[in-house]
Amino acid sequence: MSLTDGRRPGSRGVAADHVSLRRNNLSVVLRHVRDLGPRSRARIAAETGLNKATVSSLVAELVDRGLLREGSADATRALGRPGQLVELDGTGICGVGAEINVDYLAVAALDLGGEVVFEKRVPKDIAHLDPSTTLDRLAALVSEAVAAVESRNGQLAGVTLAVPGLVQANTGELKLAPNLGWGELSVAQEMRARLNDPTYPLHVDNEANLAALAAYAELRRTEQESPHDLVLLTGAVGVGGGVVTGGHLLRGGGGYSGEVGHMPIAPPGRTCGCGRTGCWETVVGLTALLHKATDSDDPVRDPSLDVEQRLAGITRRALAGDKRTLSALKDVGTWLGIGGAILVNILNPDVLVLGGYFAVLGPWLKEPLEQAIRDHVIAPDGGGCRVVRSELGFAAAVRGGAEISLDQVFVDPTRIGVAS
Amino acid sequence: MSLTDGRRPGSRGVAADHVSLRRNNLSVVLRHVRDLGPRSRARIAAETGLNKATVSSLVAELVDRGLLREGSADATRALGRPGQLVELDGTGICGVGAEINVDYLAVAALDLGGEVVFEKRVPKDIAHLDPSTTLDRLAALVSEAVAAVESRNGQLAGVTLAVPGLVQANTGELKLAPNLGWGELSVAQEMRARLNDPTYPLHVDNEANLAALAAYAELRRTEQESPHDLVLLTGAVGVGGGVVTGGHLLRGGGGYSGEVGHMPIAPPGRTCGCGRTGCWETVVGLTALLHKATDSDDPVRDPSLDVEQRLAGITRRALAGDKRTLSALKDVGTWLGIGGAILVNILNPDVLVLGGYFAVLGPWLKEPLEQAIRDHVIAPDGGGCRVVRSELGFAAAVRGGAEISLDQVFVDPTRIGVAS
DNA sequence: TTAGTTTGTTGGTTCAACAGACAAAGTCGG
DNA sequence: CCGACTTTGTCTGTTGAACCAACAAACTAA
Repeated sequence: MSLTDGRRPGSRGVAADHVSLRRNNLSVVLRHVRDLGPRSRARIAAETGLNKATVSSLVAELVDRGLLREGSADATRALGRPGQLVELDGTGICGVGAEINVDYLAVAALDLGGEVVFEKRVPKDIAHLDPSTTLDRLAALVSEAVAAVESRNGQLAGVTLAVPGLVQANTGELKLAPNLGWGELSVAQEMRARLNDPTYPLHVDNEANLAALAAYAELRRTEQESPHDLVLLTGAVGVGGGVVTGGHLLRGGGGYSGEVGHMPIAPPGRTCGCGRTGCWETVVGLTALLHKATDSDDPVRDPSLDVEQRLAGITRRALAGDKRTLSALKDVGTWLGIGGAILVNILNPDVLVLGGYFAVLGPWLKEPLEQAIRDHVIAPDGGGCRVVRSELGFAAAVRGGAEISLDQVFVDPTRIGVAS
Repeated sequence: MSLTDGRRPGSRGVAADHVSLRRNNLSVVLRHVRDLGPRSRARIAAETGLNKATVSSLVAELVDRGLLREGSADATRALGRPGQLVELDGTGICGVGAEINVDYLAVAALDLGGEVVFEKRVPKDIAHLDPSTTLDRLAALVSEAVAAVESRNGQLAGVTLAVPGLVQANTGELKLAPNLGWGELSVAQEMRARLNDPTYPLHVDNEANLAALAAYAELRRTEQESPHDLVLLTGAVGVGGGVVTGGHLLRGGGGYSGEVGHMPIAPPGRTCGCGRTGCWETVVGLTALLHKATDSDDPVRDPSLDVEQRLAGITRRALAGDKRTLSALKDVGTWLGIGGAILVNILNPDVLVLGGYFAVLGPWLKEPLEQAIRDHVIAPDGGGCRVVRSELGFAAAVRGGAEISLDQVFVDPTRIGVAS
């Protein structure tokens, strides 16, 4: 029970005063209720190690700020005076996530409890559109979401944009997005201009990173024990990876981590979007699957149609037992497992989450994938790594963007103003 | 400037009280002096944001505990009253690291300032010795180091053992060490018994993890800006990897991270120590190099001789321009780069450190390695990743073991008793 | 009805950081 | 050499947040 527990010995840490002490404990109580559900003040005190009186004071402040609310009396306990349940009051505060991808734009707004307040996806062939027009459209979508939040009298915690490319999250600058055909571009600056210098925080991050965060948040909600380490693989035209360790995104020194799609492990064959050959995504990307499973005039290859509809076509054929489709899926699944085994050997995650089209076609990919992991991971039983399909599908990155904005509120609840 | 800055939004965090507040600030001041060198109280206050009076109080307590000492007057400043320099008082507290490897046992003791107090390495063909005898020998070595620390009236912060295999750091249990030929074994328990249930903390960790930590500590000392993310590759009979992010070891869910030696990326050829083919270490491990560069009766292949002497033989031949040796080195360097590129694509480290035999033969490996990274990493200029040779050679893991024990003191200075 | 149990609040205490005043110890200009 | 100025480090009192103990409230069980 100490501030320094869990502190990284290498990082120098930050001087603390009474204000930060209070902030820390507000955060502890708020996240305790988020993760473990409604409970009485006395129980929070017992579970966190804080004093009963302190918890009462902290809860009062969090209620004032609109982050917690008093619920019904606790009916479960038998003996003694029943406690007043305290629960998350999510409705007032919202986070917004938006996404640019190869064949669609999307936006979502979540409230503090993770409920979807607004969601929209627009199929669009972005690779054949210029960046400026695309950003105009995206800004319009974001404005819609912000308006939806404001119409509910919600406070906006922040907006985060997901881009499938090399992004420096701290500056919001895009370095390279091969599958969009975009080069260096200050996405954050461009979007701020289009949104008239908004007062809320606006951030930009890698699409797979945000999808990984969304998967992590989902598991935190649905399972009692949240995983320590998680890897997400998101399959689209390109293949992205996101790594969460101890609830924290692994970003790397320059912010360019998780570029698993370009691991040089495939035999030289088709040229990758980045111009190289041998990249992993040339054998597991959506394009690779389509080339293996279909002819060039097949409508499921048409990028102007919605991905989900195109994938539904593949699913139909697989369900019908089409030999060529099944063989292509098995092939992709095995390659997915070889790259997956590399990741598991390096990172030893508790969970490997399949996102994007990998999730949609998971029923056929999972078995060869798991076999390859068992075969190629040195740790017995794949190091205990579970493979799961993401429930969020192509909405993962926008959810993650909303989630990361909301996370700031949980880290520092004093960001949200007191109702005077 | 807050306790919550740098906190991971996912991890629930820990309730804080006055004691932990104090502990946090003691740690901040101590690490500030360690990382930035001797300085006056007023300067510490200005740089950390703490109040002058608070810093005086914190420094007084740290001096009482024998962690800091008052130095000479600050001669550099021109105007005003000169400050009294406060500096790290490392001499009293020591950490011990010990290592089992395929062809040697080693031990080292460092004081708080990172100075080597005791160091010893014993060449030994461990793979042909049974675990029990090996642990007996290691315990004897550790006892020597502990005795050396005690003879200097030093306090022992802890002992950490390095093992080249799958180790669960929290329990100290070894799951598998293919290159030693060891299976499941509670190394921590076995060693505690052999050391008569010592009162100091005894931990066990993966050899490459500790080597990575040592490299990180070394860079923190020698460079003004310590790297955020670091990957170390240690070449011996096997190949290990260690990852440090933000001063923190990446351990993975089960503690089995960094097993880069078994990434399935090589063409099927020689069988790996783990029984598979296609493992990376079958093309970059020491054995692979020796097979490429030498005949089977060559004395540099004799595992009963000291590795460093055997490597000196290779170095001589390379310096003399021996074609076969140079070609083997180039080959290994290129394969090293292909695996390195995978790691850089996934993790985007600021620094890639070559340890073990990779460091010794670095002059010949570095160029093809860097070329392969430039070729295969998607981020421009390899994501800004520098490749450096470790200065610590085969002593890296023992240094890291000592270092990790000492780190606990920096995280919580109240562990070290007050001189009443 | 009474004893026992648990909850949440209240008033007072403790502890650590902070703020401002101040003596100490130096520089600089005349 | 002296006074003005600057900086350091300590001292005194204040503030704020967590803690502790006592207690009323609300309920169960016998």
